[in-house]
Amino acid sequence: MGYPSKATTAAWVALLRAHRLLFGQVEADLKAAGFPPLAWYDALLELRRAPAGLRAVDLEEHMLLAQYSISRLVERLERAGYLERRPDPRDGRGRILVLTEAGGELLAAMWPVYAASIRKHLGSALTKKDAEALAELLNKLLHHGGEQG
Amino acid sequence: MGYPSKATTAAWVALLRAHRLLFGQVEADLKAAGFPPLAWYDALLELRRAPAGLRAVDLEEHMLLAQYSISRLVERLERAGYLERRPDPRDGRGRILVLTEAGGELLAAMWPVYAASIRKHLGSALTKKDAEALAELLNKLLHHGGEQG
DNA sequence: TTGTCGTCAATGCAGTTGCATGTAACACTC
DNA sequence: GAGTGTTACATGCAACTGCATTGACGACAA
Repeated sequence: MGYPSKATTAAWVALLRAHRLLFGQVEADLKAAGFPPLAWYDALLELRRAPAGLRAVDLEEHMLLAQYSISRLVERLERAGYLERRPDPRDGRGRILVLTEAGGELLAAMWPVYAASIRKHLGSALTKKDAEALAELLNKLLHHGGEQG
Repeated sequence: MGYPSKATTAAWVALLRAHRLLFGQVEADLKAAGFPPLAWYDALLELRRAPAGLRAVDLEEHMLLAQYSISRLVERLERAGYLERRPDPRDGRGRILVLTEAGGELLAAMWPVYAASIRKHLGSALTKKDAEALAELLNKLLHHGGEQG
């Protein structure tokens, strides 16, 4: 087990710090506008991409969250009226999660605020080339990590 | 308020996902080895860098955490014996946080596991050049964001 | 059809967080 | 040195999280 290079460690520390800072800022912007947290947006967005609905287990995969986190997030979203939880006719264990109209409206209402926040905190710090390079590097991590390397 | 470019949005989404994946993996590695969470390591590391001790408020700044988060993190670290909380002779409100011997030993014990995890999940996915580029881009975000841009 | 095992989801409980507020001490003015 | 405001840290409470377990169903073999 060798040690990571200085460069690797620096990248890791920067990832932790940048995420903590930016995530906090974006969440604060959403909250200041009276909106629920980012996770709600993410979940509803996934549902909008799947008009026929998604099973909880699929949502779990997309969001990289633990099973019980999804279960409770879905519970809150349902209570708030942003999604419906239907029995899965194909599998008695599963639930089909479907975006409601109110959920779609929430997405539409949140996006301008969310977008402005992304632009403010990231967009204004990076050139287009920077942003592309950053996305590519992070995606390398994701694809590698997905395979447990 | 314009909207962020596609590239900016892609970078943001990748940041969220990469962080969630890698952070989860590294925390899991630490836990599997019987160690406390990353935040404990970070806090103790900051203290080791300041042999004369740090005030809680300084730790707050370094770690980008909310005041009450620090307060409770410090409480747990003290209960576990990894730091001491001394009155500040200069300021009756403040506390000076000092790493104990046990705290130093914990850092030493955790590092090999932590380092191996960083290497495994990041190091093996990126070339040296990649890692350097990633760190630089993320640090751009940090410095920009620190100024609330 | 019964038994065994794997999968999908929910939940009790203990620990943790966020928010709002509380307490104490410093700083500055008059 | 009393009044006003600010800073450092702690904490009650409600909400949230992680862990372990449960419950319900499906799949597959004998």
